[in-house]
Amino acid sequence: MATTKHFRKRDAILTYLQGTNAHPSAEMVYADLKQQIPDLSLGTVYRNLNLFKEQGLAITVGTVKGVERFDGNVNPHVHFFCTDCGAVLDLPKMDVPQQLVSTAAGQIGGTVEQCQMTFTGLCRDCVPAK
Amino acid sequence: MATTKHFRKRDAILTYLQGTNAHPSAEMVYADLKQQIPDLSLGTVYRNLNLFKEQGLAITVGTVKGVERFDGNVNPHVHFFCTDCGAVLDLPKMDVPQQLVSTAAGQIGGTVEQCQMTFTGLCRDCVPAK
DNA sequence: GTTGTAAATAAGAATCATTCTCATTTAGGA
DNA sequence: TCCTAAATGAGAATGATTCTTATTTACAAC
Repeated sequence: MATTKHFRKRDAILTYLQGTNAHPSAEMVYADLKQQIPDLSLGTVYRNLNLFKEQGLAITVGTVKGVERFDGNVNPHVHFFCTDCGAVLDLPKMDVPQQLVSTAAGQIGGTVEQCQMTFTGLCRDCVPAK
Repeated sequence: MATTKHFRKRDAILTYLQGTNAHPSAEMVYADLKQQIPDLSLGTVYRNLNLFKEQGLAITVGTVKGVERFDGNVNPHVHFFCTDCGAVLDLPKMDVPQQLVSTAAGQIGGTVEQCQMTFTGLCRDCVPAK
């Protein structure tokens, strides 16, 4: 039995992150979880999100308006950033061509650990009405 | 008043950005240009880099260690971030599949303005010696 | 040349996301 | 119960970026 107690905030943060597709910022995670866990601290959210990154349980998908966004889905996939509302969406039907990864590694001559593909623009809700 | 535009720091910043492939941060631009233009101010560098972004003359390629990196090459191309030394490299031999851009736009239902493809890992110089 | 003025800038203050410090709490074993 | 290492809360510190304001510049009209 590794971890089971109520007070394990780390588990709550990971569960939350894995259960959302909102690609939240640390502040978003904090604001939502704070309602269930009133004595949660923002520092704990940051600390654990960074820990998850080190452990390979989470990634950062980039920054939107200066704020870093996290993702509990560590499989390579494609993202869309809305520059207006700040939404980060998955593009699940698009694959990152795996061949590109090995090509990249060859060109760099180093190690390639992650591949991100990101589109930027206006989402459906933010496009000016016609 | 015969001489003109000694004082055009904006031009110097743009020329610098277009003449480097280092994908510099604002601080890097400032540090380098400061040697030729001693009275350059860091605020001016930030202000103009953001202006170039609005004008489509530059893009940000992402953040490395919390610092935003700029690129005067606005054509879609692929980047590699070294998580150790912080270098940002071009992968010029790799193309961003244009078909993916239209596929993305269709899935999003909005407008797609930019496409970034980024690899992360250790560059040749930062890979531990064998 | 002088004046007017709008854009560009320098300098430094302000902002704000993120990290750090440290005292306290907790879990779980001895 | 006692001990120890990990986890946390609270708030201070850091640092990149933005903002404010007074000054400077270019340029046009006079």
